[in-house]
Amino acid sequence: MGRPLRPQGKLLQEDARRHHRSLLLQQLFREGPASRADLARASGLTRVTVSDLVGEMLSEGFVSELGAPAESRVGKPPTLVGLAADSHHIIALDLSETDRMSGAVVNLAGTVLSRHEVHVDGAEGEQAVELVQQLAAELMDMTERPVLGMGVGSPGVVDTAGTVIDAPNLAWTDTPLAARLAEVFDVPVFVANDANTAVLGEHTFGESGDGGLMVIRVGTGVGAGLVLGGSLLHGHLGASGEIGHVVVDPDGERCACSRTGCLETVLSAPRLRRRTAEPGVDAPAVLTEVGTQLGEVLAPIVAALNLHEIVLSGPAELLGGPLLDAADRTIRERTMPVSSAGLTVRTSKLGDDVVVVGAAVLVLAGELGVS
Amino acid sequence: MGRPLRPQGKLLQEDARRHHRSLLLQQLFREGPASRADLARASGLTRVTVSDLVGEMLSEGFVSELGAPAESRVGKPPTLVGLAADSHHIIALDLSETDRMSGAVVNLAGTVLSRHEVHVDGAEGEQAVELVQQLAAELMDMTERPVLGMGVGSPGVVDTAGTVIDAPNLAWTDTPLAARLAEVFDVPVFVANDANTAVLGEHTFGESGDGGLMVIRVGTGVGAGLVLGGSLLHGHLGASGEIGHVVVDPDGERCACSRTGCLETVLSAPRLRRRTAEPGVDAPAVLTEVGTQLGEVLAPIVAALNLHEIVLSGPAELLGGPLLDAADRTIRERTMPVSSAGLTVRTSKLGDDVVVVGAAVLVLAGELGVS
DNA sequence: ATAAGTAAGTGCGGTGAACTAACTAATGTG
DNA sequence: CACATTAGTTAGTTCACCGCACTTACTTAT
Repeated sequence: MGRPLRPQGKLLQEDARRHHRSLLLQQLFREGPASRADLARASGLTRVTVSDLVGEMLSEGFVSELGAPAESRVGKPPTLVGLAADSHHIIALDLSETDRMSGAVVNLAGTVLSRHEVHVDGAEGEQAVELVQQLAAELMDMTERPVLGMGVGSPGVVDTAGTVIDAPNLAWTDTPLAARLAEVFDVPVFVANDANTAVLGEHTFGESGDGGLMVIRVGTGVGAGLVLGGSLLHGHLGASGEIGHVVVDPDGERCACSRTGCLETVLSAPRLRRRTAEPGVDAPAVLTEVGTQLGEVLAPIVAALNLHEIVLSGPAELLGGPLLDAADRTIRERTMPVSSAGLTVRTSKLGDDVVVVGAAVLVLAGELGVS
Repeated sequence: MGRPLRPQGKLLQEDARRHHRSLLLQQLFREGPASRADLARASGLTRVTVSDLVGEMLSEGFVSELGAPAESRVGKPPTLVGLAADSHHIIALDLSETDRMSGAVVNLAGTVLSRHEVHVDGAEGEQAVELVQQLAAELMDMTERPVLGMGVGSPGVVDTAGTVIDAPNLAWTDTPLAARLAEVFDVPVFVANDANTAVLGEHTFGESGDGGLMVIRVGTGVGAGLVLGGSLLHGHLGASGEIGHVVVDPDGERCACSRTGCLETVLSAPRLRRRTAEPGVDAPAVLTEVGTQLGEVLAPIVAALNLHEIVLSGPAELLGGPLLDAADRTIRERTMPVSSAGLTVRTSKLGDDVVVVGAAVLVLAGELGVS
């Protein structure tokens, strides 16, 4: 995916320069416009170097000069420079929903500019790849700006090179999706698991802090993504976050995976809808029960990782109330204060866009070092 | 701890050079002696640069020339250079045991050269700090070589600066242990939680692979350390790995922490000894039961992190047999194959030295970038 | 109105660490 | 014995950053 990786851990001056550019972009991205002098102070680089780097980025269009600020102080007034959010656009795709593939044109600030979607209609394997290409092509046509890259949140297990190792729903095994798309569109392509892009989206745009973050996506199934120490956790074989089939109740229902009582047998969206809609059922009680079970799964993870935030993403009407409360309570009951004191459990504010926005973050991080 | 950190993320040429030095040292450390030309090929640097770096390290004593290898091929025979394991020594301390503090002089290859220990005898607070200083001083006297640094595995929660936030056994709260020792001995000092140093020791010297590694230490209590993506996980507030007080059985025994059925109420070493020694008790059955409970705690963690290896460290006669088997089995029963396929569960081969050797790794990593 | 002070941003020469090119040295092979 | 091959060195180049000194453009004090 993206550029050819430099071999080994060799560090060139060029790398240092890219790193410093990222530092400045990151600052502009997170804190908004600033003068060159401000950037120098924030980065520790000299004003000279910052001027040079800013000049380079101006000529590439990534930043633009915004003139002097309104208030005035002593000395020469600064020239503010800011991220030129629409200098380049990003094509972001969300393949996680069962019935459709959706995508968006996103700018550098993470704002969704236009959307598009195609129906899956049972497409599988090669057909599904072609459908992705079609969706991507239509989105490419929706922007006039140069495209920085393409980010994809795909279901299933995805390796770091952007090859989908296994995605049952789309019947993909060892499908080099990033390579296929890069070949067709000739832009850097980044592919990751949908829960992983979701956690990136939440991490970058979801008002989350700096500690460990876990996003739990509840849809047809249950998946999770983790950001630890500021970067995405991939896991030994790229299968981190696969908590949907952790057994929560050995005496529970039979699961499609042949085990009994997997988390997914109680927590998936369709399953929750069915149970809470049954006549004569105490819906809050059901949600509390499921939330407790979720909390039991999460407690050991919270304790082991000393997480800062857990975010539930999915149908808010199911996840937001008693379920969230019960999960939160259970985690605190089952771990020490030192583990749970710094923990927040909440629902996502980004809604259905988490995956698509996270896919854009994949590109921002990969190409500009911003996130 | 160690050196003053450079401000911000600024990357100087100097940093690049240190990085490249580490690259070469790392290669020699892991693969043994090699010629300059070999190092150049392995690192991607040019022979010229490697020669220069090697020359520098020769003059500092970290590496030494070993002459030509036995077999001969075409061309000028290479001069092998190798890590000079005894050019510098490391003082490594293990404060995790309740009754004593132990320490060792360790060389750069991780070999324990001499040991020493002092009895705690109920020392607490400032007294305990002085005891650590005394132990360290005695170890400093046991080596003639320059001391690269001091590494300490301490019980309790330790922050990245080497301040012990909270260690009930020694009655330490916000005790700046690293700073205190650095002041007295004027060498770089690194302090980390004992479970964290243990996982570093295991990671570097325990024949473990490259994926995520978790070491579970069973002693008076239960703690864990995690290495993910090659580096130690600290957690939001430095409290990662605190799994001893995860509740495994809400109807279980009351724990000192005021909760009921914490993992420590069934898994601590004294507790296991007592239960298995009771007359008329089926010891293997007890161990299997506890192993199963441990497996239940670990399953969600394995699934979430896609770990590569779990290592149990502690009394082998208790942990090695039925307990390990039951934990292994339970994890596999309760997670998907994609999570558990790449997983190995085993006991540590480093025995009681894990913590002390890990403390040495702390110094190696901090000072030489080697691990 | 003029001078002094302050902060922003820019040429210019210097430095350190890596690079390329071209060498010498020491061996095996045809 | 010439020649290819590999190791290691010397000499000179490139690149990114730094410090210093400068200009520019503003506010504040006299």
